[in-house]
Amino acid sequence: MKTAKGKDKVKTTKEALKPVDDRKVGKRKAPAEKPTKRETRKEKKAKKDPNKPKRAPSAFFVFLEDFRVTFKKENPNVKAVSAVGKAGGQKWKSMSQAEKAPYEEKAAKRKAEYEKQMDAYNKNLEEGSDESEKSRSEINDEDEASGEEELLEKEAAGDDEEEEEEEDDDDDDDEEED
DNA sequence: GGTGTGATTGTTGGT
DNA sequence: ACCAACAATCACACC
Repeated sequence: MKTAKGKDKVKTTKEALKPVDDRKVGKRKAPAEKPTKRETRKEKKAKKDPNKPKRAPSAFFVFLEDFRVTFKKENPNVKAVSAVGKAGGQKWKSMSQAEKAPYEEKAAKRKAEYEKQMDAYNKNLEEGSDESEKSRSEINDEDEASGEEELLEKEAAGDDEEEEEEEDDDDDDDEEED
């Protein structure tokens, strides 16, 4: 709920917006001409499926979530999302797969949940086709809430010996630079 | 007031 | 098999 907008306000002072040279936020884009190649996929979003689960964040996004905080910490002035995106993307490519591994793992778990939600979503559509969608919806909601498997936290106990020893050898290669 | 947009990459779903 | 759309984010610009 972003209802706490009362305090944020962020000082409408321009200084807050143009902290660095990243203030591209000012110029969104050419007013004319069609937007990006996807012509604002928002159009598709118009479908607004209430039950449609959002796509699971990829490893990059998982990393971004963490990167956002770090980035903002070091660059509290930079509020531009593009700045984080660029920096994040750059660093992402700079990271070795071994470093991305933990993010991918997390993303994999997220994906598992997504798949599960998708299953329920598909089922909903299929069952929803029927006229008993109403009662079905209620039952499904409860079932989904109670049928929450905690297999995802199987190793929440805290296994420390999971080091995978990467690039221990001289062979650090990682990914081809550039 | 509200919503779209900008930028990143990865992933998935649809055709 | 390929392509397109979408996932988060945040403040602003446009309507």
